[in-house]
Amino acid sequence: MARITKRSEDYSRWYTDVIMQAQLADYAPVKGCMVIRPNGYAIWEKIQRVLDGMFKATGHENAYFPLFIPESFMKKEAEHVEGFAPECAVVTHGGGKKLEEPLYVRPTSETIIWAMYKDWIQSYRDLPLLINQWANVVRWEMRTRLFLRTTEFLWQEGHTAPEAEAEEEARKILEIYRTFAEEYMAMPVIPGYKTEKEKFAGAVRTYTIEAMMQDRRALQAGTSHNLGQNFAKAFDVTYQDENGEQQYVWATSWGVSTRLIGALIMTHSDDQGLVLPPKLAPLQVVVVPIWRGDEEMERLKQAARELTKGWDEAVTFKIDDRENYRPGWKFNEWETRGVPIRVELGPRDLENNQAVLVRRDTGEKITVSQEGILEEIKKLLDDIQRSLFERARKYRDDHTFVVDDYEEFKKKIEEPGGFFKIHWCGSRECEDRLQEETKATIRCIPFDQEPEEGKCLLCGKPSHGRVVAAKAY
RNA sequence: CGGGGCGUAGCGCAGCCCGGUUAGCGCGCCUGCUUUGGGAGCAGGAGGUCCCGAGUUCGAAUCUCGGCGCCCCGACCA
Repeated sequence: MARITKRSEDYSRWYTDVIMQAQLADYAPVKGCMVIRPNGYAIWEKIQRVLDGMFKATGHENAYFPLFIPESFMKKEAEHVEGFAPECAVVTHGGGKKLEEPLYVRPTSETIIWAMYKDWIQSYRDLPLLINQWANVVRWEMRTRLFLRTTEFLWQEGHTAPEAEAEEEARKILEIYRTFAEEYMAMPVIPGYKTEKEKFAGAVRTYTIEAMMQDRRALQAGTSHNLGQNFAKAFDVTYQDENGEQQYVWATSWGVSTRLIGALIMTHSDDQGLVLPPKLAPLQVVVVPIWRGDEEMERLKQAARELTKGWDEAVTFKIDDRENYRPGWKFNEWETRGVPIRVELGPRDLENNQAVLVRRDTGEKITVSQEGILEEIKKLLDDIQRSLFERARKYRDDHTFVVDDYEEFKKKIEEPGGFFKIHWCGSRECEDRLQEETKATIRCIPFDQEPEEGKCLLCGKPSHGRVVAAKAY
């Protein structure tokens, strides 16, 4: 098996190597596209299961809308089409004939969904309409990267018409994303809202969770938009309220994608390969029996089966009793695949009625008695989940700087890089200039922003609180 | 779209400048034996449109021209 490039040597090669070695994905024969392999797809399925449960628990239902969107639909919302048209794939032929109207392959589904909502919503009694769909979308990106940005990707997109103002719904979803990122992915995030420049095409306001990767760049991990009445107006979706008045419907849309898998990789993995948080690891525990000779082999295989009796309900595990690989080889393989805990069981352990637990995140080996081993494993999984989060949070905090001097900012954004809390006057001019001169962008205006008087880092005009700036993916 | 790199066995590469045996090496794969507490050893074996096309030549992986594809770095973006 090939080795993984060290992070310090070449971060982006490291990232690709981790994915290849763990067999999460592979490059497809189509430029910019990837094949998500079973190991990677299993992570996506876990992500789906958890998020889907959270959406349903807040009253959302799943549905499915078409892949193709008539060109005229795309053009109904001005900002929206301007934002997305350049990156759309368009179908011009079908059945061997030129189509009368080109069909866009969905880059996102607002337009076709709101075209339907027009028919489905007439009265306030039809609200709220809370729909989510799990789907693939296509965006013709210039430069792609496995999981982080591919031409086609998988995601969920929620499209809701709340009873009134969409603000509460948009914020509620962002809170779901934050909870998911922190509690399941063990990835600390900064929730906040986007600047005018960075917000979604067609939105009134865009909310985001921003995470820091190990190369200290920011990654937008999820977004939720308050669309106001923009799409309702574009698609003429109105309802009659309790007073008999016609009103435009309020809207939200929100999504997370397979990009989360990229975020997971870049938050926790190390030079040995993938590191997964237990709550999202498709395989949480691997048991490797160790033997010498045929007679011992049978004994150890049997012992491994007995040891794991009753584990099924508590953890997902596997006994690796392949005879054609030696223990050391297996240790390495499961490490590159990110399995949180390895259990080693050899003749010496049998004699002492014990087993050895090895945690993936630290490499620490812990000898435990076979009695109560399952409890130990459960505790250890919790501990790994927690300490991955703590480690990531410490890393982020250690690379978050409060800066008031532009020259210092320019220097530090290059080395070491990170999140920068800066004062900003709120003008588009300064935001553009910041990006032009430093490649950094304003990632978000955090919810927990503290009121603080200061001067814009760029122009010196008054500012009343700090925003987060960073180089981003 | 600009800059850089690369296309030779499943993977990673050498060979190419300076054309000439049967195109080689490592890993992996198959068979057998010995092994098995951190990527095993020995023996035997299978596997190739040398990215594609044209040209030069007695002869092209190698030289010339044209094309295609991929990766990395920048401008657009979840």
